[in-house]
Amino acid sequence: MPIIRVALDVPLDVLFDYILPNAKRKHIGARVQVPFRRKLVIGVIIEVTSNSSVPANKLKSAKCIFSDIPPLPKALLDLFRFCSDYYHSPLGEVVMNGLPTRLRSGKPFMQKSQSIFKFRITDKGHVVDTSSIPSRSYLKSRVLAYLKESGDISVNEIKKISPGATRILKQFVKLGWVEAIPSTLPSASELSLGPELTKEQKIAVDEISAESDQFNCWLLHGVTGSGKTEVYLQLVALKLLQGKQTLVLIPEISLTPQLETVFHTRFPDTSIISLHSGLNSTERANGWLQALEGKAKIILGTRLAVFTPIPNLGLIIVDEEQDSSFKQKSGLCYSARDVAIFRAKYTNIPIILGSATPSLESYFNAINRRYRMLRLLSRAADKAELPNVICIDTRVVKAREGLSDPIIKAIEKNLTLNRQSLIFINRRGFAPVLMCKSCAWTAACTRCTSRLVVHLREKKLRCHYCGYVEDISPVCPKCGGQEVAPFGHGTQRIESVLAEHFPDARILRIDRDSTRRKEAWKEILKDIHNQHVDILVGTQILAKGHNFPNLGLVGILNSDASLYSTDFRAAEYLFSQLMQVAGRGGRGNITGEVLIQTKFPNHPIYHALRKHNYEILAQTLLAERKQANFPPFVYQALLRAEASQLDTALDFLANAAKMIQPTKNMEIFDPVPAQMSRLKGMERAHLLVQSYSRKELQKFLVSWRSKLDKLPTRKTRWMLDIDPLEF
DNA sequence: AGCACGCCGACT
DNA sequence: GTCGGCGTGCTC
Repeated sequence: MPIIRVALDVPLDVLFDYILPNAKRKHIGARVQVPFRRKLVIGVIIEVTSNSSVPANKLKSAKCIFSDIPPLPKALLDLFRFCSDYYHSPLGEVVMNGLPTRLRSGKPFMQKSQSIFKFRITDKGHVVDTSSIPSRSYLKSRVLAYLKESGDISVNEIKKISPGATRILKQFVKLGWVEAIPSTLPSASELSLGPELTKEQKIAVDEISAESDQFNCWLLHGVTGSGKTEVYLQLVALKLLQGKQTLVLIPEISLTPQLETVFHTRFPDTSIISLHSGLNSTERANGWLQALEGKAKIILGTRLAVFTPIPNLGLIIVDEEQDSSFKQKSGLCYSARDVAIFRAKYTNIPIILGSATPSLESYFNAINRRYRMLRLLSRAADKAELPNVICIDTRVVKAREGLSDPIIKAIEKNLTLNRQSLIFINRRGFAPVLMCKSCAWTAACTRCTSRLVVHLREKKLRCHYCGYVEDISPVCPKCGGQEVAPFGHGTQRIESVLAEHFPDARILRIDRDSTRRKEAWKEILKDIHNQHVDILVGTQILAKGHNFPNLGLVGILNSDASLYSTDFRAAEYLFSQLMQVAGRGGRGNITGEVLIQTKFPNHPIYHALRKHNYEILAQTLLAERKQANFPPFVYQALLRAEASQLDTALDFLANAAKMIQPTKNMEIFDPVPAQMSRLKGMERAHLLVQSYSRKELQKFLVSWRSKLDKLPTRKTRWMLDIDPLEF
């Protein structure tokens, strides 16, 4: 009797056996509907066998196999297996996490036949007189005229005329005026477009091309504006010529449409799909399927896209590889960058990690020759120069209302020059603290270990972690004092201070509060580019991707805050962020100026920023990490526990620690409360384990995990976080 | 995870 | 007498 072993979305490290009379090996990877408990659920067939260790009377029969889409390819199942092993998560959870939601439902998926054909006008169509079309069908005549002129055109081109043009095209096909022709591989000449490469870009492209058919992890270290994207495009073109697909992973921000446009413009006839959180489940499933069927040649997406089935994968690109959004922080705690590296190795294809400020892990691997380093150290645009970075020592030059004189002067200068200024302060709201001047009480969140942030315009206090909101009380709830006042500076406060200083300037605040509305970003970017804004005040939302060609000044306030942090990665993150903000300016023919207000102008971070030298800082930070025995010199895993009482979580961790037999290869730390010990009403704690050897750590985790499964949970939720980024 | 079974306190 | 609290255990 054929038995199928099915992966189900339950947190149990087992597969479930079901009877399926006509099961064949070809069904491996197919979705099935099976009875589980008193419900019908969806799972994926992992194995087909003839015997089961489950007693025959307990075996149930599978209800049905889905044949709406092809089964998941073996390579994808192997990728899931790797993740399950490496992240110590049940295979079922990993598989179902990687599947688009739409395919996890019990409804069969009807594929929208989004063909990637080209269209050509027929002889019959040619003789149709455009003027015979009624004038109210203006679009019809336009499409027809366009077809008559242009010869073969792709769906993308047609969409450019008007979104409704595809419908008209379908009518034309029915009338026999137009015929669909299968798309052919792009020609070399079509793909050799693009600007002339700089010397550095050419070296990068040549080196990767020379070994484009085998695994190599390339670290492309390119300063902002050095043209990493152009290197990507050239290599994608190479892969298109070979008929191969490319996976491009990007951070989780609103940059997807931008990069999509770049790719579409460069490869107008190529099917490009993008997979990001803005899509609904049907759109996502559609794109996913296009990739699986090999139709989509370029797959652009956020971390989840690393689990897209791509049968003809030839290249993986991870842009901004240092970005922490590649790491999933809840559920399955995977790093899409690391999974991508495994995938490239497994597929034996090149992977490019691109960054202006590589993660220390990647940089360390590069200098140890595990990765291959390629450098783009000069800016690609002819006249563009790196901005001039100056620190303002706020121990000497006092800042009034958060802004020092040199910054005010610099804004003034840029106003008269008709150039834009950007003031970066990574704190939204009016002030980070509401404090009583007589008893030093501060407003805190009851559900989180955090201060409530003052939002003066709405007259509210908000928790930025859980979203809790309350009214600002004019009286101190502790001592009854009347002198309750906002303390410190956020974007709103800086905005109003600037408005007082420069009453005639057009000031625009950009943070999550001001961009929440759906189309807000688009309008804001338009205003900036049309020079309708003089001064931009904003958070890190400003740091990524967008270029502001007329930017003469970048002012950075209050960046020291994270230097006090206990997170050993704080300096690395801050540097990366400041590099990105500083890189917003000076892209046109203006040499930008960057002013940083700091109490520690001698900190290595600021030295490196002034010199635009990532590597000196990386070496310094690596030396510190080595001395302190931090990653990348050790490999870590965190057992996280969450309960309504802190002691409950700590007790669980203590019990978990008791099961460990000490070995010389493993270092086990004491259970401690998490950095933010209370979050959304839950108390959190963790237990760190680490080893010099990744293999030893893995070996240890396998045995520990199986023991943890048997430990009584007692109101505690726990999970393992491998290669944790937050503590 | 969810969901049933099960064994002890305050209610029509 | 029962309604319901959440502790324990199982899911092919």
